[in-house]
Amino acid sequence: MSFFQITHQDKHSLARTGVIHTDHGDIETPVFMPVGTQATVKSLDSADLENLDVQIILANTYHLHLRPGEDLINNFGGLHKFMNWNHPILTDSGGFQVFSLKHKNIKASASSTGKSKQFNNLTMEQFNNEQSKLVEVDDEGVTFTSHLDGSTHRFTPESAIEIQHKLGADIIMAFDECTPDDADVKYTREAMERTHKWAERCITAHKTHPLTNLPTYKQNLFGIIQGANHKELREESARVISSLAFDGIAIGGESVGFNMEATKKILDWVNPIIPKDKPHYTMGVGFSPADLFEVVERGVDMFDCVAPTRMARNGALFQHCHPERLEGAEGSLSYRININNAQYKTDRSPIDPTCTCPTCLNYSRAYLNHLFKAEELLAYRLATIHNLHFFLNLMREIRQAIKEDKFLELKKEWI
RNA sequence: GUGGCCAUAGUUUAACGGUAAAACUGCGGAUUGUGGAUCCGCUAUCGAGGGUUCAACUCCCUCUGGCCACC
Repeated sequence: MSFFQITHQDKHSLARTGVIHTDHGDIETPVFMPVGTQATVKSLDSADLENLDVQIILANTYHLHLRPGEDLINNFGGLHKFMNWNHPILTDSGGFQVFSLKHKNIKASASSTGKSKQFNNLTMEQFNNEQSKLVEVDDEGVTFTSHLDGSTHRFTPESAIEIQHKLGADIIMAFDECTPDDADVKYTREAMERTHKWAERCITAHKTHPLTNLPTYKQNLFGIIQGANHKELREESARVISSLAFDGIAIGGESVGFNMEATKKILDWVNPIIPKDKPHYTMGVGFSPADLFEVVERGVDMFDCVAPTRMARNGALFQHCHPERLEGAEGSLSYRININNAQYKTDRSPIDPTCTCPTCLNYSRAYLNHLFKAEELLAYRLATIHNLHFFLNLMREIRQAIKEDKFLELKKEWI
Protein backbone atom coordinates (compact mmCIF):
# COMPACT_ATOMS: atom_id res chain seq x y z
CA MET A 1 0.00 0.00 0.00
CA SER A 2 1.39 3.34 -0.96
CA PHE A 3 1.89 6.04 1.62
CA PHE A 4 -0.58 8.41 -0.01
CA GLN A 5 -3.66 7.71 -2.10
CA ILE A 6 -5.82 10.30 -3.81
CA THR A 7 -9.44 9.25 -3.41
CA HIS A 8 -11.15 12.06 -5.32
CA GLN A 9 -10.03 14.94 -7.52
CA ASP A 10 -12.33 17.98 -7.56
CA LYS A 11 -13.51 18.77 -11.05
CA HIS A 12 -13.37 22.53 -10.64
CA SER A 13 -10.13 23.13 -8.75
CA LEU A 14 -6.94 21.44 -7.59
CA ALA A 15 -8.70 20.38 -4.39
CA ARG A 16 -8.56 16.64 -3.72
CA THR A 17 -9.34 14.15 -1.01
CA GLY A 18 -6.92 11.44 -0.06
CA VAL A 19 -5.68 9.05 2.58
CA ILE A 20 -2.25 9.01 4.19
CA HIS A 21 -1.40 5.59 5.56
CA THR A 22 0.81 5.44 8.64
CA ASP A 23 1.60 2.65 11.05
CA HIS A 24 -0.48 4.51 13.63
CA GLY A 25 -3.55 4.81 11.45
CA ASP A 26 -4.90 6.46 8.34
CA ILE A 27 -5.31 10.19 7.86
CA GLU A 28 -8.07 11.56 5.67
CA THR A 29 -6.95 14.59 3.72
CA PRO A 30 -7.15 17.51 3.42
CA VAL A 31 -6.32 17.52 7.11
CA PHE A 32 -5.84 20.22 9.70
CA MET A 33 -3.14 19.22 12.20
CA PRO A 34 -3.40 20.70 15.70
CA VAL A 35 -0.09 21.83 17.14
CA GLY A 36 1.23 20.16 20.29
CA THR A 37 4.74 21.57 20.44
CA GLN A 38 5.79 20.08 23.75
CA ALA A 39 4.09 16.71 23.28
CA THR A 40 0.76 18.17 24.37
CA VAL A 41 -1.95 20.12 22.64
CA LYS A 42 -2.07 22.70 25.38
CA SER A 43 -4.79 22.10 27.99
CA LEU A 44 -6.06 18.87 26.34
CA ASP A 45 -5.23 15.22 26.99
CA SER A 46 -5.26 12.38 24.50
CA ALA A 47 -8.85 11.43 25.39
CA ASP A 48 -9.98 14.97 24.55
CA LEU A 49 -8.16 14.72 21.21
CA GLU A 50 -9.77 11.37 20.41
CA ASN A 51 -13.21 12.73 21.28
CA LEU A 52 -12.57 15.58 18.85
CA ASP A 53 -11.56 13.08 16.17
CA VAL A 54 -8.12 14.63 15.80
CA GLN A 55 -6.28 12.60 13.15
CA ILE A 56 -2.70 13.76 13.64
CA ILE A 57 -0.87 16.21 15.85
CA LEU A 58 2.37 18.13 15.52
CA ALA A 59 5.23 18.07 17.99
CA ASN A 60 8.45 20.02 17.83
CA THR A 61 12.04 18.79 17.64
CA TYR A 62 13.56 22.02 18.97
CA HIS A 63 11.43 22.16 22.10
CA LEU A 64 11.54 18.44 22.88
CA HIS A 65 15.30 18.28 22.32
CA LEU A 66 15.82 21.03 24.90
CA ARG A 67 13.27 19.52 27.29
CA PRO A 68 12.95 16.72 28.24
CA GLY A 69 15.42 15.51 25.60
CA GLU A 70 14.99 12.93 22.84
CA ASP A 71 16.85 10.20 24.75
CA LEU A 72 14.40 10.31 27.63
CA ILE A 73 11.44 10.10 25.27
CA ASN A 74 13.18 7.28 23.36
CA ASN A 75 13.61 5.40 26.63
CA PHE A 76 9.87 5.61 27.13
CA GLY A 77 9.32 4.00 23.74
CA GLY A 78 8.92 7.20 21.72
CA LEU A 79 6.43 10.05 21.63
CA HIS A 80 3.33 7.91 21.13
CA LYS A 81 3.85 5.97 24.32
CA PHE A 82 5.30 8.89 26.24
CA MET A 83 2.21 11.04 25.70
CA ASN A 84 -0.28 8.16 25.38
CA TRP A 85 -1.31 9.11 21.86
CA ASN A 86 -1.66 6.05 19.65
CA HIS A 87 -2.42 7.99 16.47
CA PRO A 88 -0.22 9.69 13.88
CA ILE A 89 2.31 12.34 14.93
CA LEU A 90 4.39 14.72 12.85
CA THR A 91 7.53 16.37 14.20
CA ASP A 92 8.78 19.65 12.84
CA SER A 93 12.54 19.62 12.38
CA GLY A 94 13.31 22.67 14.53
CA GLY A 95 14.68 24.73 11.66
CA PHE A 96 11.89 27.24 11.84
CA GLN A 97 12.25 27.72 15.59
CA VAL A 98 16.02 28.18 15.45
CA PHE A 99 15.89 30.62 12.56
CA SER A 100 12.91 32.57 13.78
CA LEU A 101 14.85 33.02 17.00
CA LYS A 102 17.67 34.39 14.87
CA HIS A 103 15.37 36.81 13.09
CA LYS A 104 13.97 38.05 16.37
CA ASN A 105 17.48 38.63 17.67
CA ILE A 106 18.41 40.64 14.60
CA LYS A 107 15.31 42.74 14.89
CA ALA A 108 15.97 43.30 18.59
CA SER A 109 19.58 44.35 17.99
CA ALA A 110 18.56 46.62 15.14
CA SER A 111 15.99 48.42 17.23
CA SER A 112 18.35 48.73 20.21
CA THR A 113 21.04 50.37 18.05
CA GLY A 114 18.51 52.83 16.71
CA LYS A 115 18.65 51.44 13.21
CA SER A 116 15.64 50.68 11.11
CA LYS A 117 13.61 47.73 12.19
CA GLN A 118 13.15 46.83 8.55
CA PHE A 119 15.66 44.70 6.70
CA ASN A 120 14.88 45.61 3.13
CA ASN A 121 17.65 44.75 0.72
CA LEU A 122 20.05 43.47 3.36
CA THR A 123 23.28 42.23 1.86
CA MET A 124 24.66 38.97 3.14
CA GLU A 125 27.45 40.86 4.90
CA GLN A 126 24.99 43.14 6.62
CA PHE A 127 22.79 40.20 7.39
CA ASN A 128 25.63 38.31 9.04
CA ASN A 129 26.90 41.39 10.83
CA GLU A 130 23.49 42.08 12.24
CA GLN A 131 22.71 38.55 13.24
CA SER A 132 22.87 37.79 16.89
CA LYS A 133 25.67 35.64 18.22
CA LEU A 134 22.93 33.52 19.73
CA VAL A 135 22.38 31.81 16.38
CA GLU A 136 25.19 31.10 13.92
CA VAL A 137 24.66 29.23 10.67
CA ASP A 138 27.26 27.61 8.44
CA ASP A 139 27.10 25.03 5.67
CA GLU A 140 27.40 22.19 8.16
CA GLY A 141 24.56 23.26 10.44
CA VAL A 142 23.50 25.85 12.96
CA THR A 143 24.67 26.65 16.48
CA PHE A 144 22.27 28.31 18.87
CA THR A 145 21.68 28.91 22.54
CA SER A 146 18.79 27.44 24.46
CA HIS A 147 16.03 29.86 25.40
CA LEU A 148 15.64 27.83 28.62
CA ASP A 149 19.09 28.00 30.17
CA GLY A 150 21.46 29.62 27.68
CA SER A 151 23.31 26.37 26.97
CA THR A 152 24.84 25.93 23.51
CA HIS A 153 23.34 23.46 21.05
CA ARG A 154 24.03 22.49 17.48
CA PHE A 155 21.66 21.16 14.87
CA THR A 156 22.83 19.58 11.63
CA PRO A 157 20.69 17.75 9.09
CA GLU A 158 22.08 14.52 10.54
CA SER A 159 21.36 15.41 14.16
CA ALA A 160 17.88 16.76 13.38
CA ILE A 161 17.05 13.43 11.73
CA GLU A 162 18.61 11.46 14.56
CA ILE A 163 16.58 13.38 17.14
CA GLN A 164 13.42 12.79 15.12
CA HIS A 165 14.23 9.10 14.88
CA LYS A 166 14.44 8.96 18.64
CA LEU A 167 11.20 10.90 19.07
CA GLY A 168 9.58 8.43 16.67
CA ALA A 169 6.92 10.45 14.86
CA ASP A 170 5.18 8.95 11.83
CA ILE A 171 6.11 11.92 9.68
CA ILE A 172 9.37 13.81 10.16
CA MET A 173 10.65 16.95 8.46
CA ALA A 174 13.90 17.79 6.73
CA PHE A 175 16.07 20.35 8.48
CA ASP A 176 15.76 23.63 6.59
CA GLU A 177 16.70 27.28 6.83
CA CYS A 178 13.73 29.60 6.85
CA THR A 179 14.83 33.01 5.57
CA PRO A 180 13.10 36.33 6.25
CA ASP A 181 11.21 37.69 3.27
CA ASP A 182 13.08 40.99 3.34
CA ALA A 183 16.56 39.49 2.99
CA ASP A 184 18.10 40.14 -0.42
CA VAL A 185 17.99 37.64 -3.26
CA LYS A 186 21.65 36.73 -2.91
CA TYR A 187 21.30 35.63 0.68
CA THR A 188 17.94 33.98 0.07
CA ARG A 189 19.52 31.94 -2.75
CA GLU A 190 22.47 30.90 -0.61
CA ALA A 191 20.19 29.81 2.21
CA MET A 192 17.95 27.99 -0.23
CA GLU A 193 20.86 26.11 -1.81
CA ARG A 194 22.07 25.24 1.68
CA THR A 195 18.58 23.92 2.46
CA HIS A 196 18.75 21.78 -0.70
CA LYS A 197 22.10 20.28 0.34
CA TRP A 198 20.72 19.70 3.79
CA ALA A 199 17.69 17.99 2.20
CA GLU A 200 19.96 15.42 0.51
CA ARG A 201 21.86 14.89 3.75
CA CYS A 202 18.57 14.39 5.61
CA ILE A 203 17.57 11.67 3.14
CA THR A 204 20.94 9.96 3.50
CA ALA A 205 20.78 10.17 7.28
CA HIS A 206 17.23 8.86 7.24
CA LYS A 207 18.18 5.86 5.07
CA THR A 208 21.28 4.91 6.99
CA HIS A 209 20.01 5.68 10.51
CA PRO A 210 22.96 4.33 12.52
CA LEU A 211 20.93 4.17 15.73
CA THR A 212 20.19 0.88 17.43
CA ASN A 213 17.07 1.89 19.30
CA LEU A 214 14.91 2.90 16.35
CA PRO A 215 11.13 2.65 16.05
CA THR A 216 9.94 -0.57 14.45
CA TYR A 217 7.33 1.31 12.45
CA LYS A 218 7.90 3.41 9.36
CA GLN A 219 8.85 7.06 9.59
CA ASN A 220 8.11 9.16 6.51
CA LEU A 221 10.36 12.07 5.61
CA PHE A 222 9.09 15.30 4.04
CA GLY A 223 11.20 17.87 2.19
CA ILE A 224 10.62 21.60 2.43
CA ILE A 225 10.56 24.12 -0.41
CA GLN A 226 12.03 27.53 0.42
CA GLY A 227 12.90 30.57 -1.72
CA ALA A 228 10.93 33.32 0.04
CA ASN A 229 8.82 35.40 -2.34
CA HIS A 230 11.03 35.05 -5.42
CA LYS A 231 9.40 33.20 -8.29
CA GLU A 232 12.65 31.84 -9.78
CA LEU A 233 13.87 30.61 -6.41
CA ARG A 234 10.57 28.97 -5.52
CA GLU A 235 10.46 27.20 -8.88
CA GLU A 236 14.04 26.05 -8.52
CA SER A 237 13.45 24.88 -4.96
CA ALA A 238 10.30 23.05 -6.07
CA ARG A 239 12.29 21.25 -8.79
CA VAL A 240 15.10 20.24 -6.44
CA ILE A 241 12.90 19.08 -3.56
CA SER A 242 10.58 17.24 -5.96
CA SER A 243 13.52 15.37 -7.49
CA LEU A 244 14.53 13.89 -4.13
CA ALA A 245 13.12 10.76 -2.52
CA PHE A 246 10.82 12.47 -0.06
CA ASP A 247 7.49 11.00 1.02
CA GLY A 248 5.82 14.40 0.98
CA ILE A 249 6.42 17.96 -0.13
CA ALA A 250 6.16 20.86 2.29
CA ILE A 251 6.13 24.53 1.44
CA GLY A 252 7.79 26.68 4.08
CA GLY A 253 8.81 30.28 4.50
CA GLU A 254 8.20 33.31 6.62
CA SER A 255 5.18 34.48 4.67
CA VAL A 256 3.60 31.05 4.16
CA GLY A 257 0.50 31.20 6.31
CA PHE A 258 1.37 34.65 7.61
CA ASN A 259 0.73 36.41 4.31
CA MET A 260 -2.00 34.63 2.40
CA GLU A 261 -1.63 36.66 -0.79
CA ALA A 262 2.03 35.59 -0.96
CA THR A 263 1.09 32.04 0.02
CA LYS A 264 -1.37 31.78 -2.85
CA LYS A 265 1.19 33.14 -5.31
CA ILE A 266 3.84 30.69 -4.13
CA LEU A 267 1.43 27.77 -4.46
CA ASP A 268 0.55 28.84 -7.98
CA TRP A 269 4.29 28.93 -8.84
CA VAL A 270 5.19 25.51 -7.44
CA ASN A 271 2.03 23.57 -8.29
CA PRO A 272 2.99 22.84 -11.92
CA ILE A 273 6.31 21.45 -10.67
CA ILE A 274 5.67 19.35 -7.58
CA PRO A 275 4.47 15.76 -8.01
CA LYS A 276 0.73 15.33 -7.54
CA ASP A 277 1.03 11.84 -6.07
CA LYS A 278 2.75 13.05 -2.92
CA PRO A 279 0.99 14.89 -0.10
CA HIS A 280 1.38 18.66 -0.17
CA TYR A 281 1.88 20.43 3.16
CA THR A 282 1.80 24.19 3.75
CA MET A 283 3.48 24.94 7.05
CA GLY A 284 1.77 27.41 9.36
CA VAL A 285 -1.44 27.82 7.38
CA GLY A 286 -4.79 27.96 9.15
CA PHE A 287 -5.15 31.35 10.79
CA SER A 288 -8.74 31.66 9.67
CA PRO A 289 -11.32 29.49 7.86
CA ALA A 290 -10.75 31.49 4.68
CA ASP A 291 -7.10 30.41 4.64
CA LEU A 292 -8.10 26.74 4.67
CA PHE A 293 -10.20 27.22 1.55
CA GLU A 294 -7.44 29.07 -0.28
CA VAL A 295 -4.82 26.36 0.16
CA VAL A 296 -7.17 23.40 -0.31
CA GLU A 297 -8.31 24.99 -3.56
CA ARG A 298 -4.64 24.90 -4.60
CA GLY A 299 -4.19 21.21 -3.92
CA VAL A 300 -2.80 21.31 -0.38
CA ASP A 301 -3.45 18.17 1.66
CA MET A 302 -2.00 19.07 5.06
CA PHE A 303 -1.58 22.19 7.11
CA ASP A 304 -1.09 23.20 10.71
CA CYS A 305 -1.44 26.40 12.65
CA VAL A 306 -1.25 27.48 16.26
CA ALA A 307 -4.14 29.87 15.68
CA PRO A 308 -7.13 27.84 16.88
CA THR A 309 -5.39 26.69 20.06
CA ARG A 310 -3.57 29.93 20.86
CA MET A 311 -6.61 32.00 20.00
CA ALA A 312 -8.63 29.81 22.33
CA ARG A 313 -6.29 30.56 25.23
CA ASN A 314 -6.73 34.27 24.56
CA GLY A 315 -10.52 34.05 24.43
CA ALA A 316 -10.87 34.44 20.65
CA LEU A 317 -13.48 31.83 19.80
CA PHE A 318 -14.42 30.87 16.26
CA GLN A 319 -17.94 30.95 14.92
CA HIS A 320 -19.60 29.66 11.82
CA CYS A 321 -19.77 32.79 9.79
CA HIS A 322 -22.40 33.85 7.33
CA PRO A 323 -21.58 37.16 5.69
CA GLU A 324 -24.62 38.86 7.17
CA ARG A 325 -23.90 37.67 10.68
CA LEU A 326 -20.39 38.74 11.57
CA GLU A 327 -18.68 41.80 10.23
CA GLY A 328 -15.10 42.58 11.21
CA ALA A 329 -14.00 46.08 12.10
CA GLU A 330 -12.96 46.85 8.53
CA GLY A 331 -15.90 45.15 6.90
CA SER A 332 -14.01 41.89 6.58
CA LEU A 333 -15.39 38.66 7.94
CA SER A 334 -14.02 38.02 11.40
CA TYR A 335 -15.25 34.47 12.09
CA ARG A 336 -14.68 34.91 15.80
CA ILE A 337 -15.78 36.60 18.99
CA ASN A 338 -13.69 37.75 21.94
CA ILE A 339 -15.34 36.01 24.88
CA ASN A 340 -13.63 38.48 27.24
CA ASN A 341 -15.86 41.27 25.96
CA ALA A 342 -18.25 42.65 28.55
CA GLN A 343 -21.24 42.09 26.27
CA TYR A 344 -21.03 38.34 27.01
CA LYS A 345 -21.11 38.71 30.79
CA THR A 346 -24.79 37.77 31.03
CA ASP A 347 -25.16 35.96 27.70
CA ARG A 348 -26.94 32.62 28.17
CA SER A 349 -26.32 31.36 24.63
CA PRO A 350 -23.43 29.06 23.64
CA ILE A 351 -20.34 30.38 21.86
CA ASP A 352 -21.79 29.33 18.50
CA PRO A 353 -25.46 28.33 18.37
CA THR A 354 -24.77 26.10 15.36
CA CYS A 355 -21.88 24.26 17.06
CA THR A 356 -22.17 20.73 18.43
CA CYS A 357 -18.93 20.62 20.43
CA PRO A 358 -19.02 19.60 24.13
CA THR A 359 -18.35 23.17 25.19
CA CYS A 360 -21.24 24.64 23.22
CA LEU A 361 -23.60 21.83 24.25
CA ASN A 362 -22.97 22.38 27.94
CA TYR A 363 -21.80 25.92 28.71
CA SER A 364 -22.91 29.50 28.16
CA ARG A 365 -20.95 32.50 26.94
CA ALA A 366 -21.48 34.02 30.38
CA TYR A 367 -19.76 31.05 32.05
CA LEU A 368 -16.85 31.16 29.60
CA ASN A 369 -16.58 34.92 30.11
CA HIS A 370 -16.40 34.37 33.87
CA LEU A 371 -13.78 31.61 33.56
CA PHE A 372 -11.58 33.84 31.40
CA LYS A 373 -11.99 36.86 33.67
CA ALA A 374 -11.11 34.75 36.69
CA GLU A 375 -8.25 33.11 34.78
CA GLU A 376 -9.58 29.70 35.69
CA LEU A 377 -7.77 26.80 34.04
CA LEU A 378 -10.99 25.27 32.71
CA ALA A 379 -11.34 28.28 30.41
CA TYR A 380 -8.35 27.15 28.33
CA ARG A 381 -9.63 23.60 27.95
CA LEU A 382 -13.22 24.45 27.07
CA ALA A 383 -12.11 27.14 24.62
CA THR A 384 -9.50 24.90 22.98
CA ILE A 385 -12.05 22.10 22.58
CA HIS A 386 -14.43 24.51 20.86
CA ASN A 387 -11.91 26.04 18.47
CA LEU A 388 -10.43 22.70 17.47
CA HIS A 389 -13.88 21.24 16.93
CA PHE A 390 -14.67 24.23 14.75
CA PHE A 391 -11.61 23.73 12.53
CA LEU A 392 -11.91 19.93 12.37
CA ASN A 393 -15.60 20.12 11.58
CA LEU A 394 -14.94 22.62 8.81
CA MET A 395 -12.36 20.21 7.39
CA ARG A 396 -14.93 17.41 7.43
CA GLU A 397 -17.33 19.64 5.50
CA ILE A 398 -14.59 20.52 3.03
CA ARG A 399 -13.67 16.87 2.44
CA GLN A 400 -17.33 16.00 1.89
CA ALA A 401 -17.77 18.92 -0.50
CA ILE A 402 -14.74 17.86 -2.55
CA LYS A 403 -16.11 14.33 -2.87
CA GLU A 404 -19.32 15.83 -4.27
CA ASP A 405 -17.43 18.29 -6.51
CA LYS A 406 -19.02 21.11 -4.54
CA PHE A 407 -15.88 22.56 -3.01
CA LEU A 408 -16.14 25.96 -4.68
CA GLU A 409 -19.80 26.20 -3.66
CA LEU A 410 -18.88 25.60 -0.03
CA LYS A 411 -16.09 28.15 -0.31
CA LYS A 412 -18.59 30.77 -1.49
CA GLU A 413 -20.67 30.15 1.62
CA TRP A 414 -17.71 31.05 3.80
CA ILE A 415 -15.78 33.74 2.03
C1' G B 1 -11.94 66.20 74.53
C1' U B 2 -6.77 68.00 72.72
C1' G B 3 -2.87 67.77 69.13
C1' G B 4 -0.91 65.83 64.62
C1' C B 5 -1.16 63.33 59.76
C1' C B 6 -3.95 62.10 55.45
C1' A B 7 -7.86 62.52 51.30
C1' U B 8 -5.40 62.41 43.43
C1' A B 9 -8.37 56.81 38.02
C1' G B 10 -12.11 51.06 40.28
C1' U B 11 -7.40 49.88 43.62
C1' U B 12 -2.40 51.14 45.45
C1' U B 13 0.69 55.16 44.89
C1' A B 14 3.56 59.78 42.23
C1' A B 15 4.44 64.86 40.86
C1' C B 16 3.93 70.17 40.57
C1' G B 17 1.77 77.76 42.01
C1' G B 18 1.07 77.14 35.05
C1' U B 19 -5.32 72.40 33.81
C1' A B 20 -2.04 65.60 36.42
C1' A B 21 2.32 60.31 36.03
C1' A B 22 2.78 54.82 36.99
C1' A B 23 1.36 49.86 38.20
C1' C B 24 -2.63 46.66 38.57
C1' U B 25 -7.89 46.39 37.38
C1' G B 26 -11.66 47.77 33.80
C1' C B 27 -13.08 48.66 28.33
C1' G B 28 -11.32 47.50 23.30
C1' G B 29 -7.50 45.69 19.64
C1' A B 30 -3.29 42.58 17.96
C1' U B 31 -1.74 37.14 17.92
C1' U B 32 -0.06 32.48 11.88
C1' G B 33 5.92 25.32 11.17
C1' U B 34 2.96 27.80 20.09
C1' G B 35 6.19 31.14 25.93
C1' G B 36 -1.26 29.94 29.11
C1' A B 37 3.61 34.72 27.01
C1' U B 38 3.73 39.45 25.04
C1' C B 39 2.43 44.01 22.68
C1' C B 40 -0.87 48.41 21.43
C1' G B 41 -4.90 51.90 22.33
C1' C B 42 -8.71 54.08 25.82
C1' U B 43 -10.41 55.45 31.01
C1' A B 44 -9.50 61.28 36.60
C1' U B 45 -14.77 67.64 36.61
C1' C B 46 -7.39 65.84 42.02
C1' G B 47 -13.26 64.49 49.16
C1' A B 48 -17.08 69.13 49.68
C1' G B 49 -17.45 74.46 50.15
C1' G B 50 -15.07 79.14 50.52
C1' G B 51 -10.57 82.38 50.28
C1' U B 52 -5.52 84.27 48.33
C1' U B 53 -3.57 84.64 43.14
C1' C B 54 -3.22 86.54 36.32
C1' A B 55 -3.36 81.21 37.45
C1' A B 56 -4.85 76.40 43.01
C1' C B 57 -4.59 69.30 42.87
C1' U B 58 -0.63 72.37 45.09
C1' C B 59 -1.03 77.95 49.76
C1' C B 60 -4.98 79.51 53.75
C1' C B 61 -9.91 78.65 56.35
C1' U B 62 -14.32 75.66 57.34
C1' C B 63 -16.79 71.08 56.83
C1' U B 64 -16.92 65.75 56.01
C1' G B 65 -14.46 61.12 56.33
C1' G B 66 -10.16 58.13 57.84
C1' C B 67 -5.56 57.11 60.70
C1' C B 68 -2.14 58.04 64.93
C1' A B 69 -0.76 59.98 69.72
C1' C B 70 -2.23 61.98 74.35
C1' C B 71 -6.19 62.89 78.08
